[in-house]
Amino acid sequence: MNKTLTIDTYTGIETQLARMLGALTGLARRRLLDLAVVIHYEAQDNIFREGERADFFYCVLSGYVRLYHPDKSGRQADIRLCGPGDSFAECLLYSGDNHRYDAEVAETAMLARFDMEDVRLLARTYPEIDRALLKSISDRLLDSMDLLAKDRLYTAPQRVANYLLTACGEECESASLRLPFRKSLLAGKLGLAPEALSRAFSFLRQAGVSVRGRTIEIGNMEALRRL
Amino acid sequence: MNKTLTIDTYTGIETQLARMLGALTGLARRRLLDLAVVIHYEAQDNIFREGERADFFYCVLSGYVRLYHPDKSGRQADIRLCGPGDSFAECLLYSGDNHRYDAEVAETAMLARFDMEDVRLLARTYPEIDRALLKSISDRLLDSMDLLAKDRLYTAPQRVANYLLTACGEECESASLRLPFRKSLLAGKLGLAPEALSRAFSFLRQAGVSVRGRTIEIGNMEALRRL
DNA sequence: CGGGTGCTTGATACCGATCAACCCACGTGG
DNA sequence: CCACGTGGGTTGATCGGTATCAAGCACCCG
Repeated sequence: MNKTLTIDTYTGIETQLARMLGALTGLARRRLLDLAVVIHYEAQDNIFREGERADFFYCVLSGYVRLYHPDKSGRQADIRLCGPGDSFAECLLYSGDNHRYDAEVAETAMLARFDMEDVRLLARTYPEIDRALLKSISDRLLDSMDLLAKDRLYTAPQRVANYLLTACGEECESASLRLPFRKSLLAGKLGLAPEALSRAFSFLRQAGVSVRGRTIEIGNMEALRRL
Repeated sequence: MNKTLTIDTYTGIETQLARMLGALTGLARRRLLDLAVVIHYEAQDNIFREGERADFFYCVLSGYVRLYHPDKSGRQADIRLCGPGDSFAECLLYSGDNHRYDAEVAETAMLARFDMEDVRLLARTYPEIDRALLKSISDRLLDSMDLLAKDRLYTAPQRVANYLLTACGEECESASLRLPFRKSLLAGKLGLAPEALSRAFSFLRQAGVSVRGRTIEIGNMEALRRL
């Protein structure tokens, strides 16, 4: 696990970080990137646990990271699934001192790690960094509220339909897409047990959705939109 | 509805805004406060709807505001219940252009309204304003993720027990508290139908919780903590 | 006293979690 | 090349929890 690399050994890092970097340019961008430490993780690796001191935040360059909250009896509720371009734990930069959930690698991943103290200092010189973070965190808050509403409103097939629609752009009339991760991860992301996802898919067959392995064919978008 | 007042007509406004103002002091604090417009709303008043252009964000000075997301069939999922000291829609300051949910007054309320454009401009001069917002929004994101996890993990009685514990400080062994709003609002906040809340309360009788109107007596905190 | 509102209680239906069995694809080693 | 084990996925049976609908109850206020 965690083979540490310097920033230059991973090309294309800026593209992956685009969402967090926001509109940052020039020196602010450069110096923030200089703080990044790229780390390689294997599946199942733990990144941090609830209650641990939060010294870093992270951006996913490749692979997937699962954020979840375990209850005392061992059951886990997934909070978020972070893929390439997503960042997590940045909300602790000016907030709490320790993590509020667990983070573990779902699929072999490359992460950029930022030392919070360093970023805080840097932001004193370049206030646009705070502004970029503000935008990134705001987006995540909006997503999170949306997710909450969807959880409370929609049934399993509706959530899956919803996911399929947003996953393939809403536009065209039929499409075929490939899941970037295991189905059980999707189930967690949607707040479902794996069995429930499976049943939802078979229910959606009647709406023209066919699934084989990780590839999903959507025959009739309109049917999905009707939920 | 919306009788507009100048900032000076409502004393104690600074105390109510403390959470959003954060550690702001001196001129930054003063000039931000100068931007606030205090507005009075009656229960059921609509503040904004999903899709409308977002020009302002708000802080609750008194009363309660309900944020919710309606689906096409008219059902509503509550996203958040904002009480005195809470602010909402600030997440749109640097993010989207229009609102993502509906906001309506649950109990007669006094709100401080801020013009986003003005705040953005002011933050250019006083970067600590962005930092205060960052902290405020970060806290809300953490809350929101926590809520999501609780929704997915806990049953109705557990959520109610949880609410009671946090509502009265977790410390003492027995307590009595008074709900600051209607029970149906609490139900929505906890993601329950009103009937389910009622049943949860009657279930909790066996754990020493007795309810009469808005007053709740907790006989045995330890029993609640055991869930 | 009559009507409204908020809350409770009961009956029912639905949805999804859980448990268990099975299937299939794949990789490994004899 | 086949036997076996493993991990991810599906399917079925069951159960528990909560929404929903409907009726009844308590309180407030005219």
